[in-house]
Amino acid sequence: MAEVTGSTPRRRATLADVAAHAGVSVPLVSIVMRDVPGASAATRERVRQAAEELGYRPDSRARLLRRTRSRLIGVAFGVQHPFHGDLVSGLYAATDAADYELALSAVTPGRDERRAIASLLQDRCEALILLGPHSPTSYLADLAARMPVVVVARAVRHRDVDVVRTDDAAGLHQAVDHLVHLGHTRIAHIDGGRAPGAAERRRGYREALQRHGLAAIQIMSGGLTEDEGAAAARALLDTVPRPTAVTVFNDRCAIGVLDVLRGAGLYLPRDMSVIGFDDDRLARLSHVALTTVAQDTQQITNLAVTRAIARLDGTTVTDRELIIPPHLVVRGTTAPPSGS
Amino acid sequence: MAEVTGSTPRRRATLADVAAHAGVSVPLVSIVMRDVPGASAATRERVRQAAEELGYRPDSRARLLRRTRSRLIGVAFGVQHPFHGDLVSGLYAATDAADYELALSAVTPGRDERRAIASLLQDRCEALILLGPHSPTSYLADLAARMPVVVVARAVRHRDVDVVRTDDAAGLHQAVDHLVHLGHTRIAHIDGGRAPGAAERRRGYREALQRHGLAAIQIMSGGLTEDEGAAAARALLDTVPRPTAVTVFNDRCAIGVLDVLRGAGLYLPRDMSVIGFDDDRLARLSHVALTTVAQDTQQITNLAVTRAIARLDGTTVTDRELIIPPHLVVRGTTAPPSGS
DNA sequence: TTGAAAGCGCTAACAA
DNA sequence: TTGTTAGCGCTTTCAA
Repeated sequence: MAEVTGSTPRRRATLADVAAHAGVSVPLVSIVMRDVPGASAATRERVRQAAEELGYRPDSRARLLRRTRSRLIGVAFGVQHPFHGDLVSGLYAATDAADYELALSAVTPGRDERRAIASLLQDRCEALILLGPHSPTSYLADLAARMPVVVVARAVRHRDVDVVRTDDAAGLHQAVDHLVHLGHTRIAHIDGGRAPGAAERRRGYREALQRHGLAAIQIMSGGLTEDEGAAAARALLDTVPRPTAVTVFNDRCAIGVLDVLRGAGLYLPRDMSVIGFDDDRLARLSHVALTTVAQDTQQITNLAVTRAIARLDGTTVTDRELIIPPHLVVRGTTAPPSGS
Repeated sequence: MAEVTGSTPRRRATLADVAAHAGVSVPLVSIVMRDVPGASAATRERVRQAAEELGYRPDSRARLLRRTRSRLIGVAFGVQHPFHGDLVSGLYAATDAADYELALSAVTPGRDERRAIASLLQDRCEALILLGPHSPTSYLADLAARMPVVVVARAVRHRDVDVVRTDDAAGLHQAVDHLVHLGHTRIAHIDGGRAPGAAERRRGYREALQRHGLAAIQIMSGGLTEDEGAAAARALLDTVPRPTAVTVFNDRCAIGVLDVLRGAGLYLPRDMSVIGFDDDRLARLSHVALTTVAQDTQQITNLAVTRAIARLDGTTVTDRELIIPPHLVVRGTTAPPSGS
């Protein structure tokens, strides 16, 4: 806290400054600052003191330049996407524990994925963790040829690219099982088009219905946003016979669905059961209370980091794709159908 | 795209490699890669070619280490906060235009603001832009003594700390004006407690009512979340005489208000007008259509970056605090009172 | 345990 | 226009 501000020039203190101030050599200060063996307790104390007095802070650029290993993992994430926020939190925790650093690069409306990744490459990241990337597989494969690449929350079919993702199909199996158990037989699905995971969720829905011997498969075009959910819900209302339950691609979309259904005078969950996916902050709100499929973000982020590090260490891994089971969170938008 | 993978060792190509390959000196390659004057067109072409063939990428660490200026601006943001996402997008655009780079550091549940800032300092950022920071003014002042610090979306009273924020009071003036113009005379305000901006918004509400000669000032305890808004709305319904309009601290809180009012059988906006603040993604949804006060994120981010750079350039600035006027976005939750 | 010397990849200052 | 020399702040030899 106490930093020299008066006499000292505004320039940051360097190792050399600390060394001079403590009356030792530069490498010795380096040893102390890194907490590695090779200095006596007395020296350690003296150097610590000097560093404190000068307000010394290591220069990570220089450090990284000199070290062979950067111990830096690059993360590209969508700044608009609330779920990515949760993942980033988990990634920080996981890298901390493993003594690695994280470099963040955001994908924004004006900054595409390639730019985000390019900046990570310039920063000498040793491995890349990409959250729900949209880049073509060929591009990801090019990257993976040069360095470990772990894709999170998207399926990628390429032998060099590691994948950690939720078992989307299993999530829909759980959702449908829950509905069937409540007594529903006419269950629709509002899908996410070409969004990551949408195909798997669609498949899970279809399989689960078939498994229960339900023939009335009804997949409606939806999307990722509330407005797309609202549009899908309007179409749903016109369906004859009207389903008594619906699984929705994600929570945001489900919010739009809920709103239109309520606006149309339906009393929920009596008149219609709705299940989302993601366990968004929004889903948890008491007045929304959306039943949803929760992804295990902690597990996902831990495995993503572990996998990246394993690749860096040259550990041979057998399963390129790590598929994490989700779990159903039952709240207030599901109930037996009104007829039963 | 075409990278040498076979004969070349997996080590990244350096300037020296490119220089050797092109048959020129290292600094010349540096000149070409940086696109600065000092090389003939022919050489430029040859160097470019060599760099391409070797898949050369500049090492930003080394670059930053050597340069006196890092041209790096550090940003600390809350990864959970949707509004920060918008701001980060804007900051990228603004730094791009000014030929600076952004270093991102997230504040997460497990990583506090001090850690986030510490990592930015290690990265040799020249200036700091802090989004809605929670640190005490004393800490911000300590930082500001060492480098330019621009605080966004929070008021900080210290001569060394620059501030860019929305004119919260003006936002409420606009909201109240709109309601009065529609014919409302009983207007309540649901406040945000001690959240950043809440005091200013409360003040704006009070001033505006007084300006219109309306005596019935009614400030109700609310908060930042939907649930707190819902609670406040229940209290509002019990008020006698019941107001015909309400301004709410922010959009999230307003969403909770809307939900309770509708649930109580009120028909909106006929029975009650509601105005939020922030122009959240949620407010824009066609089925919510919340009339709200929008913050000018583009202006805010541009000014934050401009100000940081001005400080770095040593330009003398007169106004430490930049207060940006918001603007009212009229949507579907406001209408004349039902009696009129 | 300590210090001297070298060099990570790059850019800045200067000389040719 | 081009090359030479030096050095950013740090870590890594290696020798004392």
